[in-house]
Amino acid sequence: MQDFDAHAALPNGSTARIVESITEAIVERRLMPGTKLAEQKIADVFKVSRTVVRQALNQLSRDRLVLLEPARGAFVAKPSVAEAQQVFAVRGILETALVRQLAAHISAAQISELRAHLRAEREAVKRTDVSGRTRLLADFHIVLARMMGNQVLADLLSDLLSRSSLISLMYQSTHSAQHSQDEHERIVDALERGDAKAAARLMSHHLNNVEQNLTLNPQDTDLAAVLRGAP
Amino acid sequence: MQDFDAHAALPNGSTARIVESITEAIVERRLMPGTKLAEQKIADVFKVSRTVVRQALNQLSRDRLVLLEPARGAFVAKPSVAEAQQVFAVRGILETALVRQLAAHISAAQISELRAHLRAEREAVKRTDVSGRTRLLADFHIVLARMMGNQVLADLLSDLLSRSSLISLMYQSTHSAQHSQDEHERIVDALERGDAKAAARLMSHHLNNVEQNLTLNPQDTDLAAVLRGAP
DNA sequence: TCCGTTCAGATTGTATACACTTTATATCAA
DNA sequence: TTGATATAAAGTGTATACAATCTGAACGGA
Repeated sequence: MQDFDAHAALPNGSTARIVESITEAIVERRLMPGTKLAEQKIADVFKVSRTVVRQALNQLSRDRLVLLEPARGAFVAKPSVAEAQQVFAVRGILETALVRQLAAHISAAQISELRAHLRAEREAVKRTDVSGRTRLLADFHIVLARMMGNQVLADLLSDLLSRSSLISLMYQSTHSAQHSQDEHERIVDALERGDAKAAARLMSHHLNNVEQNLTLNPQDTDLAAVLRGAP
Repeated sequence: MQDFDAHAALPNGSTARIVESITEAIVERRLMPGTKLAEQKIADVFKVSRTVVRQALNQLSRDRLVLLEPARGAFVAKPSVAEAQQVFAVRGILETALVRQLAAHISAAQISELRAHLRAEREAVKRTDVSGRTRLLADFHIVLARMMGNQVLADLLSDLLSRSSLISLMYQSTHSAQHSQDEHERIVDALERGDAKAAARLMSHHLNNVEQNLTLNPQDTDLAAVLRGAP
């Protein structure tokens, strides 16, 4: 429902549709990292010419969801461990500042909106709607960003969140949805109390928890080590 | 010397060249905000086809340096007052956190590099090399970002800085280059002392000063008010 | 004079065509 | 069987062609 690509410029609909479809497919892990995205095949699927597909792939590469290798083609990105850590570091900076400022200015109506969102999260977690809950848990952060009334910040965080989605499906997160949901609840509690410090601390811990529960095992990506370990 | 577009993806050189040229022209204010960028004319200048030019314009629109209006064409962006404030707000968040963390980890070699940069700034200011000093004063912030060793952060700040350049040339900055340069010196002093708090405070004030000295007069952009005021 | 309409020129959006690079297969020598 | 080389198929990079849309000036009526 929420478009991840909130700053989607104002392209001609055709290319926007393709960008959205591919983004969705990646985030819902129907397209695995490393998968080749051949222009002609995509063009056939959407019944358009390669021209339009190329525009879409270019946009996706700017979002870092696909990697464009010159003369070789487009592939679903495989964010490195280092990149994953950097993305979470930047999110930590932005989102702690975000909730810290938000705690001071937030309105009753906005608290209500957040509570409604939390309700939706709870229900999705309860009925183990994997696809829905993943999206809702990510959208929580976007809703917060939008509440700041800073479009630039919201756009930046949208980008970082799609990248985070790709990262957490690549490095099989073991952080339970239930746990994330609980942490979201507590962040909203702090916002409602106007407790900026607590909100910032809770957000920081939340992001750390998510990051720590990724299986960021550098040795696993080191082929030599893998082979030495399983002869 | 520094490319503003540090995350330039890995395009085929042709389009990258055009992106860089146009970015440079905008930042050096040879292309004023609102100027139309006709595809065929640009194609003629660079001796390529419109296909390549369109790719370049698409990239520039993602950087928010040009605005793409469907079926109408590409124009040099005219960032609104609200957007200007939002960009500076995000820079404030990112850059204060940046120097705060940097103060703890910075090495002697990095301090030397910053000192060398400050020397270059001073000389450019002294000999009133407008184009050079503008670039050096912006690069100072990029150098800091690079030192964090966080490429994601550095790329984000690169984008925000090109947008800032566009903003400060649109809203005629009255903040003297000399004043900015002084503030840079004091930030490095704080970093050298390892004084994180001071570094963050100085950076915050620096950005506030730059922003406050923009002629962000909302009423000036309201045509009716302008006409009523000068009958 | 002012305003809306019409039509030609110019410009963008998309499709197609072609050259060049990469990739995969087949062939042959060791 | 292994490894290297040649060749064909497939795919990308760029240019060109054509359709759709916009811009602006000429025109005509109020």
